[in-house]
Amino acid sequence: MSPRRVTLADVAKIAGVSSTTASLVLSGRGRELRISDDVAQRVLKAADDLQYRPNIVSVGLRTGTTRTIGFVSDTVATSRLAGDMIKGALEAARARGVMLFIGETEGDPDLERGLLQAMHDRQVDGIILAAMFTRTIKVPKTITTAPAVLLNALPRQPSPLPSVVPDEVEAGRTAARALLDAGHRDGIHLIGAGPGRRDIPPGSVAAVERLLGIREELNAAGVKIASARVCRDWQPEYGLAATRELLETARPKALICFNDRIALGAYQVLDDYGLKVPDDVSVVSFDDHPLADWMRPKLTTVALPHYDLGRTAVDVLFAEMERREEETDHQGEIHRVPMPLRVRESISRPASAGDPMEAQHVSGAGLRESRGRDGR
Amino acid sequence: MSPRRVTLADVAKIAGVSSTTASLVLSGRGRELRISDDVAQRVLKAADDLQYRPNIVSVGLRTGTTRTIGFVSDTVATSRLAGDMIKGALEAARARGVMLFIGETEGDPDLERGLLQAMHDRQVDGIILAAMFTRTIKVPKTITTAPAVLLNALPRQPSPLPSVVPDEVEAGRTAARALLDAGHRDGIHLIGAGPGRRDIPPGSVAAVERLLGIREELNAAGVKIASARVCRDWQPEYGLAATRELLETARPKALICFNDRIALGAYQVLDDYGLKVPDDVSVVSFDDHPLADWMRPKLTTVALPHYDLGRTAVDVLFAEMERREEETDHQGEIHRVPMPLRVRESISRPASAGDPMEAQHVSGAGLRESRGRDGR
DNA sequence: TCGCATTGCTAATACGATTTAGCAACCTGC
DNA sequence: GCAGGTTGCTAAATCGTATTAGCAATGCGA
Repeated sequence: MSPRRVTLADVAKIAGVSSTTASLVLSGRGRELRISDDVAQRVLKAADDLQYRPNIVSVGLRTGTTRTIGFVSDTVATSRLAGDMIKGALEAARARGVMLFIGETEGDPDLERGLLQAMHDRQVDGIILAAMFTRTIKVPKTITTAPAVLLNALPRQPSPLPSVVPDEVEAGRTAARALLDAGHRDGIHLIGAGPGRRDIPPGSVAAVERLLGIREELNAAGVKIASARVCRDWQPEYGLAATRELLETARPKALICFNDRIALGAYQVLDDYGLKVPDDVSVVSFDDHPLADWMRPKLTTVALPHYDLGRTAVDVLFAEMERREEETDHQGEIHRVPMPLRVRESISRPASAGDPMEAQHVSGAGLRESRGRDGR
Repeated sequence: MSPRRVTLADVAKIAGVSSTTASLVLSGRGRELRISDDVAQRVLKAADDLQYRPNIVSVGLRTGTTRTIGFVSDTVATSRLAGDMIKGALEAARARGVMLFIGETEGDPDLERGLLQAMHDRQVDGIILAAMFTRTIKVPKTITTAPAVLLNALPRQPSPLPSVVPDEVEAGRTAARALLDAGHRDGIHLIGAGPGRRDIPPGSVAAVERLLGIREELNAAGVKIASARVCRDWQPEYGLAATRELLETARPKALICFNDRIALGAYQVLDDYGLKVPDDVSVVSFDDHPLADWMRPKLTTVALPHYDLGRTAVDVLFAEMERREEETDHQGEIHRVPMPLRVRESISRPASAGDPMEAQHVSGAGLRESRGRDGR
């Protein structure tokens, strides 16, 4: 490191006082320790003239507080959405004068252990253990060394660590309500999970909770799920296959797709069958992937609140650091972050509703398929 | 921080030696400073039994080396591609026992200054200054305090800092060659930039270089660019508009789209005009956005090497740290990282090539458009 | 005048590690 | 026996800061 930094000793020398006095003034304890205003002014001026900035490493060694947080995630190379979670955490951290270490486990427990150790060796003030896709995780034993928060994850076993997760149950309700509000009362099909509570891709927290919310909301309205299909992975090709299978037996009026990529696949098959979105079939989905805005018609979807998740995690971690010495045997609180509905163009009144709607939907083109020579 | 960490003093006490001796043994200098094997073994055993790990903050204060790197980016909330850059950097850093601080400037110079200061206050060993979209940047004066590297960016003014960027010129050549190799000799149109050197979106480094490579390769093959259109922003709607404008005056045989989102827009318009990809019009693009694999037919594209960019930046930063005391007036080296061609399904021989091709392309459907009531 | 309280600062210590100078004991050669 | 060299460790200093105990000077009241 060069050139040499200005130190507290430099400031003290210029101000003509001891390092102790300079430290007391600059840490705001001058008055408390009865340093005169004259001396205080001299110190403040010297520090300003020299552009003195404390060495955080030194402060950290002395105080045990480094103004850093560790952010350990299963992966950082994922969609734009997940980047928003890091962004939210970064901005909340910056607002509190704290920096973020970042590490990626790729789901490997050994890697996770190593990262946690590396962060503890650097005396992080706290740790955020994040999952880019909402899931349950095994809380590592070593994480209790410092305050910690689970982000987008729930603990598999009872744990004192607080969790911050999207409110997926309410999101399920929101998606169902969007269709109900448009007048849909039948012909509502699920693509991705359901109809039963256990008809979900293995280990998918989001599936369980979205399905729960959907079922509750439709049930409360006295509306039945016409059918549902599980997609074992929520990628476009699975949505496409499930929707094709559906269309072989039924003509849906509305689809609730369990995420936007599944909805993309559904759009493709609906077009194959000459069905128009949203005139013939309304579609609502989840996540608000950037894709949703590129599809035609643009997709109405319940957005994952990644940015707010990240921010909330930092806030909860700070609350945890402030209460650290109390109630270490309690069960960690779960903070649920709301998921807003992003209204676009993929929902209209049911085609059999009767009243012609002029403004409720805009006829548009979805993402186009080029028809090949074989007629597909 | 609780419970109390094991310290070197604890190890020394158990081993029955001074802290100095324990330190010399554990840092590998025991033999050099003539510590006996017997004593060394006692120290090593005690350290192992106690699971001693050095406090990096303490080591950092003494040595000026914290085993941390600062990664300052204009944004982290962007596509999956850019996450791969962080991922690459993380993995290279981990391989060297180094951790990454991350910070986001959002293009704000004040924010950037604050982040650099925060990282210097924490005594980072070096800094990577990254741009998520390749561009030229103004190198902040304060960054020279520690070793630094520009990632995915070039300095606006002469600077001693090395740069790591994708090899966009060669990528342009690769894209052009992909069409030439498929037999295309005419009817090649550019969507996004060109035809002249200066026909580019303002400030776009990638445009300049891709265009340069395309022009070189086509020129070397004696092939003319049939036409070109600038898109001021490389989003789907701009690709759509430019391609539609093209189709009002010409029937292209091949398109070089300057990125995948533009290609998505082009696909949509080609379908509107009843043109098949790749039977009627081959398409090649850049970036390898995940979208490329979802489009139908799947898009052949020259991939941004984000992962390798990130790794290379860490490698170059380490080289820079090792040579730090020499040649500080030199011009920073530019490291160009190759961009691989991802061959998929969007290129075939020109329709007028004569020989029927059976296996060169698979007829498939692109991302479909749902036609609305108004006939669009 | 003396004892006590207050004021305004400073020296010393601590944090946990690394680095350097130095010392006691031993050995070898003259 | 003595001088010089080697061995094998240790005490002290250092890094830069925060914290605590304490001291000299002053003022006030009995």
